[in-house]
Amino acid sequence: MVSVLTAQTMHSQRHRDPCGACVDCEVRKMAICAALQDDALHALEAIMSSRKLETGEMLVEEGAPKLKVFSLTSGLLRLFTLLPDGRRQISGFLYPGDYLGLADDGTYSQTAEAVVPSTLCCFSVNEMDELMDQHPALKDRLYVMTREALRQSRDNQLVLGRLAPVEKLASFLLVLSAQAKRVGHPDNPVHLSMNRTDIADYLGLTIETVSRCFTKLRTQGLIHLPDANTVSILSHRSLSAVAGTEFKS
Amino acid sequence: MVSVLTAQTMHSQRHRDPCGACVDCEVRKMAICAALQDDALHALEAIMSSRKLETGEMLVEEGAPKLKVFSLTSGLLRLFTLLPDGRRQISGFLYPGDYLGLADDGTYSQTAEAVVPSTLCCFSVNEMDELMDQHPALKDRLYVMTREALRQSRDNQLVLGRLAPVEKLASFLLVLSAQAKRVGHPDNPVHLSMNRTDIADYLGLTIETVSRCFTKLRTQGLIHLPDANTVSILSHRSLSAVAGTEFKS
DNA sequence: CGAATCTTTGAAGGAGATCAACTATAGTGG
DNA sequence: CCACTATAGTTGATCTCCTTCAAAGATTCG
Repeated sequence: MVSVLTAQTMHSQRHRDPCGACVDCEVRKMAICAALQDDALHALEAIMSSRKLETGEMLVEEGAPKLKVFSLTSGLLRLFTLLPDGRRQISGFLYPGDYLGLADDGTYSQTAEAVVPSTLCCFSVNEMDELMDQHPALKDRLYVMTREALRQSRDNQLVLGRLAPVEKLASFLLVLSAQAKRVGHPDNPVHLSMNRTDIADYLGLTIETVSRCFTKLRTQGLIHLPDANTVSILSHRSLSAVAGTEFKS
Repeated sequence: MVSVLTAQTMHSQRHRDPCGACVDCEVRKMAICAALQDDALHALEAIMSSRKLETGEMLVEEGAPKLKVFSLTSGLLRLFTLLPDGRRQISGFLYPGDYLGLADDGTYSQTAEAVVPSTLCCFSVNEMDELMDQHPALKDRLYVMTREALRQSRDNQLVLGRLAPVEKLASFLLVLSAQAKRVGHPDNPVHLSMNRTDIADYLGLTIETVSRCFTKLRTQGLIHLPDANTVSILSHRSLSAVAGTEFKS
């Protein structure tokens, strides 16, 4: 996807030379740039730079001044908060097309790290603010994405507060599957890019409980696990029943 | 506050006659109308009607088409989602100055009910949308409030996913206290408008556990309970320590 | 191949849920 | 005014499920 880049192992590559034109972008129809007219898109492209992250690399840290905002083009990020004693809550994962900085005013309210090697479009907040003044459609688009993020966060509150462990995992797998489809990946053998610790910290469980829930779903014949990071959904219907909540997919 | 209204026992009163001018409004500086110029404020006032709710009354229901949006002027609302089997997750409470409809596109994503008798400013979505096109400051204000709501929802995810019951309750009481101060109410003897079931469904606990946590905090000398709905915070510092998370108040 | 990391599984313990009873408070009607 | 009822909150006992602690596979990477 980023043909001009040399070695993927280089740290924090950043350059003004955009990684191919926006018109060729794989997430063109989902990201912030969706539903923008050509002039707005070109203006956006003009202030854009690109960036690569490798696994585990931190992009922004909670509390730091918000100087840049990002649009994820490939890979996966986790967004989380840490408690003083080390407990971690992942509030969500960012998929290609998602935007980083929706919730933040002035400072980042959460830390973001790459779960897998990722590529992003990178914007200066000041330039983005200017652009939003010139192109209201851009601001509207961000607002729509923020509302969507809010609904998602509230859905997560339901999952965290009222679902039993197996229900949590079942609903997580269904959301992952729907998400994969949205990005154009296969939605049935779902690939888990994140490890058990990430899943546990997202669902408010321990890794042991997550593992046991996988085993339980497998034993009940609802899923198949060719390997630890691949989940084949054998009965979408039954899995939905376990999740307890019918999700709009 | 609403002098022209007759009996509070009337159901769902609604009338175009605004409940006093916006300039006299108690939440003028916090609600959607904060930071609006006079012309925008008057335009907002022109399309506003008012509404009263009594305890337990439903304002909007999850899934219903979003035709109206609201600004709470007094009272308290709960926002929640129900599971098919009756489990309930309250994602948040709306206090005076808060806006209902931030997260929703087309249909309401959650149900809203009055916890205590409440009064609201009521707007047609269509008229509000028109007004936002004419007054960008209005749209910006809503966007700011949406970002704030998103941060709050993510904070709640941390509470739900990673705090122990006592920690949950302690943090809840601190947030309530800070909220009361913000609205201009006394922040130390905190008055609990909601009952134990509401608190339980907000914190992802049972009412028995909530009650036991109250007792535990009382036994440890951190709070005093003159009656079940009044909490006197004896040691703000210790309570914060129990909450485990330093909240920006 | 061997070290490190990740995942799974087992055993034990504890914390919160459940079930049940009791208390307190408010509202009702005699 | 006072029983009577209904509702809300507290407390106790038990049980279940999740966590914790521990160890054994499995996979990856040098």
